[in-house]
Amino acid sequence: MYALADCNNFFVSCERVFNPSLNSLPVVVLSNNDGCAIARSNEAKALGIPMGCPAFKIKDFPHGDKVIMLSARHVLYRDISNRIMTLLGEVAQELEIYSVDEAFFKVPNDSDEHNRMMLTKLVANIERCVGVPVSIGFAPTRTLAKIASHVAKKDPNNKARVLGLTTPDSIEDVLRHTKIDDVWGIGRRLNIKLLSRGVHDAYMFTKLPRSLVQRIGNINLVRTQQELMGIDSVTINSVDINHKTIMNSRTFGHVISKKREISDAIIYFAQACATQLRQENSTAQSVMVYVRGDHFRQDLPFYHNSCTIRMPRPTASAMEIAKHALTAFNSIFREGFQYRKAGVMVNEIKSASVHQLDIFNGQDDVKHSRLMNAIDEINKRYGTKKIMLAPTITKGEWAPHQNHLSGGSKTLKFYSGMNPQSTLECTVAKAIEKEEWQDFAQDD
DNA sequence: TCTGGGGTCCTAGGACCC
DNA sequence: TCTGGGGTCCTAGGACCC
Repeated sequence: MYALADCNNFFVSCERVFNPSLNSLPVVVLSNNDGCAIARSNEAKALGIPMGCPAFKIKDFPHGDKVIMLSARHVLYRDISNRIMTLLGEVAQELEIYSVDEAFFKVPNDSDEHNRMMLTKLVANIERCVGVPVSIGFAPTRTLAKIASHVAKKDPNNKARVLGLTTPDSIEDVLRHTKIDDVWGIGRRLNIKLLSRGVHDAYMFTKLPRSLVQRIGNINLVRTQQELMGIDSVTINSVDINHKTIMNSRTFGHVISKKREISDAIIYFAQACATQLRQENSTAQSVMVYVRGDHFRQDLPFYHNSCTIRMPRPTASAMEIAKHALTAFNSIFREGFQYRKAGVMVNEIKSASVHQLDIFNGQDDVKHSRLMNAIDEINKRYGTKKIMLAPTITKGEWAPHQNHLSGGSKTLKFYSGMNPQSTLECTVAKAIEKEEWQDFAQDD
């Protein structure tokens, strides 16, 4: 039997932990760049504001001017998430952290009553210790557990916010009332395809022949159908934190045409990818850079392009990765276009322990590795991003907007002090500049 | 004026091989 | 003139997730 614990309106709930005056008010948390709503309080949902709604359209909803908009602070949310996962881990078997606000775990095939009591206590404990409301559903498969937690969250009469779907009758009843696109694994496209065949709810979907399901979607859709029928068919690789790709990208605060400003951003992204690689004790062998214009601006010519470079050896050095990322960037940058977004992705990621030192470049490797370790140590001791590659020390033109950071308690300031936007003032980069940076900073 | 970021998996089709 | 069949690998693009 699987359970899914799901935090309600997670980012908004986190903001409310530190600012209870937001309780019972319509609140949304905005994406990077203050672009669109990525979390909504129940009050904001009740006003009809959809997920992903652009921030500038919110005021046009009835009572939309009352909505409180907040810039996202992911460092804060990650910290609260860790606390919740720790509490879950204390009682849950085989915890699988699926996302920042969701985790699956196993519950015994005991009586429903026993599980319900145990999970109700867990929900209350998380609310008491962390202050974030959580819903839990349990069922024979993860997909059904997800539906159960969703129903538990929405039902105002379910004060415990715990629901078990364990009997064929209860499962059928809920599936008949579950819209097809509310099923985990069925998105916009598959919803259209299924609706066109007259499939409106999850129960009807379970009745389709398997061959047809395979034709409409792919093997994943077949798995989803089996899950709804109670057959365990999907797995979560949350245990495997070894990423296959690591990406860092941003939409800029406004369009940019200057090459230097975009290359500064590229270096920043490359550096962030390298830091994450080192945190995961892994290396990457290839790096991809992409740039794109603003597809909402009909008045500007649109250009987008990407370039992948296979590096001579696997590395987690910020300087190595930034060097190759700049080469890739130089090959795709075109003068005369306005750019709105850029990013760096590293691929072919392997564990650093299996990485063999290149016989000809061993000395460089050791030098880089020691330098990077020193940087990680200093950043760990004195705060993130205290040491950075030289071009990214000052806040660039490319920095996204973040105009709705809320002030408040001291705790809040402590957290926002960890925000990348406010810690770029340090100037310790000279050491790096002397050591290595000049080798390739001269290109541009 | 203003529309996010970071992932995974699957499939079709091309290139290439024997 | 006639020009196979089967396999692998890679990549781009599509679909999904939070």
